[in-house]
Amino acid sequence: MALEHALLVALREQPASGLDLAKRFGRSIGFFWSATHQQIYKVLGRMETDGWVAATEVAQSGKPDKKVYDVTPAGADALATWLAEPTPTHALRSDLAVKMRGASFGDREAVLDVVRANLADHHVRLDHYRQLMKRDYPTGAGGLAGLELDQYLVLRGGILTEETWVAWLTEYLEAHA
Amino acid sequence: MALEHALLVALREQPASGLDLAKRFGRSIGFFWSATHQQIYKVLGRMETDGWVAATEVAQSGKPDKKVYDVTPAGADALATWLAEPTPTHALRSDLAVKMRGASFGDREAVLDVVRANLADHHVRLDHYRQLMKRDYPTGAGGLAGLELDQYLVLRGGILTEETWVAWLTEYLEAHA
DNA sequence: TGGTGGCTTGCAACTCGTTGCATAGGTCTG
DNA sequence: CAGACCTATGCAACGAGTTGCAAGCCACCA
Repeated sequence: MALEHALLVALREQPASGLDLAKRFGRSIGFFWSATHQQIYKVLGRMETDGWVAATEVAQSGKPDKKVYDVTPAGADALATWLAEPTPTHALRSDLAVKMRGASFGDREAVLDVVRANLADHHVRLDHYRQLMKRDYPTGAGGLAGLELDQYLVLRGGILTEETWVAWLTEYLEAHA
Repeated sequence: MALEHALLVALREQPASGLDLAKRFGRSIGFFWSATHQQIYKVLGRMETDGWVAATEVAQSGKPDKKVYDVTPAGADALATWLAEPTPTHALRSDLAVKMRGASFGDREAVLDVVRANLADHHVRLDHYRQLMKRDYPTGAGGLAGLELDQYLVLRGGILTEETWVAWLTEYLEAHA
């Protein structure tokens, strides 16, 4: 399972509370990996039991206290071990692909509407990624290294992925025009 | 959930037994949607209880009998209803993306090896898809319609997706060369 | 005849993730 | 002060998917 390790990566980048992480997963990171706060709390609890992360109570002005988690040496070891393991290559698992393939068993025009709605979604995401790219890397990848370079490259992956979705869904709609 | 509906689409294309479906999901369809035979049997059983599919015992020569499932009118209705529903757009959920982003917290060269292995995988899949394309649609999309056109377009999606993976991972490796 | 191996169906236990709800502290406003 | 709303943490129940195993049927071969 990878949510544990996704959280370790996020916490190594910046220690945070459960809700902070949920917000981050709902924003920049969340386009690549989504998780609800319930799931995050559950996993953080298990990781704390396992000694992978440690929490500090932090008082806030005007808000309830929060527990800020940081990665322990044991957690860093576990992350390093996982990073070096091979990962299987998964299939698409896309509901939309199933609908596109099965469109002739239902209302074709309704499926095309579903495709159009998803295409609009992917356009929004693509725009969002491109804005992030312009804001955070206005000069391109030149001179980047280490964590910054990796963050840039993953954002590049998001852009390539969204461009592919846009191209595919557009091709589908045009073929059925 | 979509495995039920993926099975309905597969059975509308061609009635089949549980193991037949598992084989299909391990081959052409399976590059877009994977499922083990255990999961398929479980879902088929539930769908039979719900009256979405009906089974016929079929004797085979030299092999045990098998239960061939076909979609009932109620199942066809359920499929048509689902096809017209909007589907949320999901995030990537890629272990590999997490590893690429977190590479600086572990052994960078080990992560690059993982990326290389996945890149090789995606090359294999891409070749496989292109062979399917050449075999099944030697003249391109011209003249296709209905189910055949949809099958062609989903295969196109597989090719576009794999090309994107190849491009992305290649870019990652070159940036870290 | 007995063993091996493939095909077919299935159960059981477990993990992962989602959904809905609960609790508690704090601010703001009527 | 009461009520609405936000932040923050968490529990419980459920559904989906994976892994490991079992069992019956059949063919083939020593």
